[in-house]
Amino acid sequence: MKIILADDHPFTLQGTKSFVESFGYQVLDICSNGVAALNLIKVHSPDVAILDINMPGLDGLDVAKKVFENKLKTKIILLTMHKEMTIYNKAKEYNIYGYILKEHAQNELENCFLAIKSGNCYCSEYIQADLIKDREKDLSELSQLTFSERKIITLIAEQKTSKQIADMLFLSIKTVEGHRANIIEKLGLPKEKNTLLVWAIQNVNVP
Amino acid sequence: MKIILADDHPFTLQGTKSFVESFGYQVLDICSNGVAALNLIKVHSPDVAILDINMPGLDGLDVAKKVFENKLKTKIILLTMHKEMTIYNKAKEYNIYGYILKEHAQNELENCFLAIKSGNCYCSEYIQADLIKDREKDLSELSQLTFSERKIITLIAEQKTSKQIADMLFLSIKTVEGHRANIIEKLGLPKEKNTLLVWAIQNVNVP
DNA sequence: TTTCATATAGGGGTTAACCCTTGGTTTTTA
DNA sequence: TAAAAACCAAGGGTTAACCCCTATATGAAA
Repeated sequence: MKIILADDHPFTLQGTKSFVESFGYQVLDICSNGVAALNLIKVHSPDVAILDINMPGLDGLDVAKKVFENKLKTKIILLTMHKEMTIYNKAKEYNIYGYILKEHAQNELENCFLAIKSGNCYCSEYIQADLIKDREKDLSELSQLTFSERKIITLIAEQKTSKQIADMLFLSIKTVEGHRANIIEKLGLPKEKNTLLVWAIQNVNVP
Repeated sequence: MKIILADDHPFTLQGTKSFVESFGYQVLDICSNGVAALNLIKVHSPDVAILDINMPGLDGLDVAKKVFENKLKTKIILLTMHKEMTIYNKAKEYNIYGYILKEHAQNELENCFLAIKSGNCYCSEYIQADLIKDREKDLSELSQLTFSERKIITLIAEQKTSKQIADMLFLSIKTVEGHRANIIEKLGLPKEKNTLLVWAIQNVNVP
């Protein structure tokens, strides 16, 4: 299995190379930017290209796109620092074979290689865990709330206080507080001070 | 010359090790976080510690501060991804011997070692070149905050309470509350209950 | 028919985030 | 050298969000 690497940080590039070679694979060539990576892919036709996402000029995702559009057979593995869902979604379009977080690289890279050798894709389990969480959140967490509860959490996301919500909906503050308690209970939120406000801001899209 | 390394990304850690060893220096030990780094420094008393700035828990700068305060003789080299002037300025206080951008690591690390061996400090020329340029610009909301204030608002964005922040930074709650008040003042936030929390969640990207 | 979920509402308590004011120390800057 | 930031710290106060428990009315499901 022939492999090329691209990363703009020499240390990381060297480290990735060491790891890949320690797994017994051959690193054909390395480079430090997206344009060079694309050239290496065209020249060498490697089996796998491991690309950093953040590079000057063409980034890893751009290269993946080009490879996909030109129907090159090189399989792309992307390395990233943070869990970025938008990138993951784009990655799916470009038929990317692996998506790995640098923080957990040592554990994940070998599994990724094994998956690729048997023709499968590999996605960081840390990312997958978040993906599933996001799904459930959108599909069930919000919809398991009653109509009143959803109305209230929308207003909470708009930073309305219980008093303001009570006035707007012609209810007692105590009723609103009761709904808040039920929402927290249903969503299984941690018992912290502004647990509902934080959840609402992060999970309810305000129009 | 005995050296220890700290970086939370396995690839980078391994790569740094390879580079350092390729220059003929001995890497005594490596670790992946600031607390471990501080322990290694206390145990081994290495000549040089090369620390990543971004690490969970104690970051590279925190470790440098501790080393400086405890009058340990280990010389600190900081690695960073971006040119952060505020960090550079702090670094000067803590008597840091080297300050290197990961992007240009290969060219700069060896020069840095040479400087240290002859008792001098070394600062990335890329950083020096931009020192003057970046002085007056970038008056974004976040950058008008002081170093302490930015540290605190980052923790607020992570939903830490003032008590927790105080414990983490070894401060009094009242001090943290004072900083909160100053941040609210500087940013001109509305006088509402969780005004800072809301702003932090929406405007501070937590790593 | 009874249980359940929902919506409503109250009493009473704790806590964290904000408000105001006042200090002292250090560092930077004018 | 004096003024201005920044930092650290404290006392004392208000309030909103949470905690606990209770209670009533309603309609739907078991």
